[in-house]
Amino acid sequence: MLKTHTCGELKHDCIGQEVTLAGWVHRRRDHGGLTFIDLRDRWGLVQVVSDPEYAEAHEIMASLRSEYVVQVSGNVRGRPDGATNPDMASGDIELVAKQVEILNISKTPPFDINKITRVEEGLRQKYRYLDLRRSHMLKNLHLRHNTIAFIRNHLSQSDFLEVETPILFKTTPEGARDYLVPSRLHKGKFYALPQSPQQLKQLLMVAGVEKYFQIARCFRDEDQRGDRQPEFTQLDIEMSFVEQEDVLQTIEVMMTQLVSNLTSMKFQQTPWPRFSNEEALNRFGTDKPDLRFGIELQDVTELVSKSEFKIFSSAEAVKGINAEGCGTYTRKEIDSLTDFVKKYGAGGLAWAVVGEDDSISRSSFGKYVDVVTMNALKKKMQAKPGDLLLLVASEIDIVHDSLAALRIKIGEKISSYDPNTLACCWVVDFPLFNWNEQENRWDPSHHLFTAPLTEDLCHLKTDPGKVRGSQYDMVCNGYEMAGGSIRIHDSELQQQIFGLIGLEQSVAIDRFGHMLEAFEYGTPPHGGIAVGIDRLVMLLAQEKNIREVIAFPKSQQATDLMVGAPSSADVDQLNELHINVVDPPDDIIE
RNA sequence: GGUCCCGUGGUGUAGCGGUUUAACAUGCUGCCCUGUCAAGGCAGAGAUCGCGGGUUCGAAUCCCGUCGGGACCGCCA
Repeated sequence: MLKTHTCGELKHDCIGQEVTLAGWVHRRRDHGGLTFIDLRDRWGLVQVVSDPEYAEAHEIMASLRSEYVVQVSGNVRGRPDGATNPDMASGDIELVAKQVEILNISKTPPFDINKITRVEEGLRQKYRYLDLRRSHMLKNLHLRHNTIAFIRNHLSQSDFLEVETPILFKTTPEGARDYLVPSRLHKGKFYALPQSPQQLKQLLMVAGVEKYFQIARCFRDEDQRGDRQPEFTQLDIEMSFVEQEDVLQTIEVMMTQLVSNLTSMKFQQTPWPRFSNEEALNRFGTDKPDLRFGIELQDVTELVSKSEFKIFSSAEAVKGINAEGCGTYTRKEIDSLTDFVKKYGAGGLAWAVVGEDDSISRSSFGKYVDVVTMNALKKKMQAKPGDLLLLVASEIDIVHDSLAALRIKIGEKISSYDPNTLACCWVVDFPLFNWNEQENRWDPSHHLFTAPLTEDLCHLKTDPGKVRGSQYDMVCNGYEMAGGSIRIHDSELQQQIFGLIGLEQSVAIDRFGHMLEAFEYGTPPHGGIAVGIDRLVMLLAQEKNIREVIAFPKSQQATDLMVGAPSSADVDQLNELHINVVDPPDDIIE
């Protein structure tokens, strides 16, 4: 080893020892006759001081620059009185440089590594290896490691078996778009990268593994968001002989221990509250409510149904939220909220301000709605003087989408919530199917293998829309953090579901024949869940984008700015893969 | 597929039709400096304002296009 100690372990009790450190020049302070550098490695910072007595070392110290890689040997000593630094973990000691060797020099970095400054995202991604040197990124990598290590340890101790599943898998047109991998040996055929190990973990249950987990990389070729990358990591879990409650408990127990062991964050409520999908939609407009905000949607459809105001009376649903204390908003501010809800398909935003005398002082619809109705509206929405009522009238889905988003926007402004809060909940009882207008058929709302709730089985033939699945989502601070279900383990029921969603027998066998066949060989009842590791670590790190907790993330255009991927392939490679590129880019390699 | 925001020395920003020879901070280079820790002082280098076109007597500034980054809708659990 080129070092005897790390910068992080050098403490007061090392005084007097002869040590060798190695790392990067974090910062230098050159006083001419005396030079200080802060030497950085993964574990910390140590001040190195030059002593003119060691002339050679003294000279080299003066020539050091930011991010040079150096090895320093010398004596650890206590700092003189008045020269200690209480902000530094090793602030009461320093290393006297007897011998300094420059292991590697560095160009001036393209951005400051030793300061917390905002740097343009593209630059950070291009020089990710430098970005990762910055303390908060290192901290995030560390937290991610600790999170995964905790999970592995916890589940292993609970008798789960970690099993790896293939990355080269089979395309399944259902769900998200697949990443395809052309086959060299099989002309015109393709593997697909797994969107999740869903089928494989179920087959592991057929195999008798009973308790499985995997830290699994998943791939989905869809457009990016702050909480979505084309490749991401799931904690994938599957268990046999369990009921929904067992899965929920497994996760809730693990998460509770994880959070208390690794962070100083606190759950807003324990045990986690549970909502049916229906209740979540009614109260918050979404199946992933951010419970840090107390605001709830109020249904006033009935109340305004007889109103002169056509927009209200003719709408499928009219709901609103009370933006408490926002009565001071200017017309311009309210207009910008109107533009905001229009993104979600709302035609507009109806609003009313409650004045100091408890009457409506300003409103977009006051002249169309009588006083009695207006008072009922105020009462229903628990409006006080100074409040701003915001209503959307439209189709129910649009009302929910737009108000759910508006609720967050207003909540962030008016709520004071502790950033250390984790507001987790379970959302359960999702409908098993959604009616697909275009295709005129039922679509699975989760995935094909979700078991119907036993008590709803009777509706399967008569009214599929009424059937709820044994499906559950874990939601935290408004992010869908985990989702899973109890699966169908019966070949016959599975085929019935395939039929309902319009999957022809031949197609079903071609795509899922292996599942149906497997289910004929003694399949245990089973179910599971998958936790989004990137999102989880993002919340624990209190970051707003999962890029911050992924070492080498993709840009919003799904490119890697550091290595320049995707890139053209050379013609020989393409020929071998039986691929002929239509309209090839200019830089295709001949 | 769509909407919006950003692009000015290495970095982060200001300037938003003419006293701009493009400013400030930081970084960088050199010199001075023995107790600093965002060290300090002095001096200096460094940008044809992402790219292309247009409007104008005149464009970093206005318009169109394009490229790159980001936020969001659609998409995606």
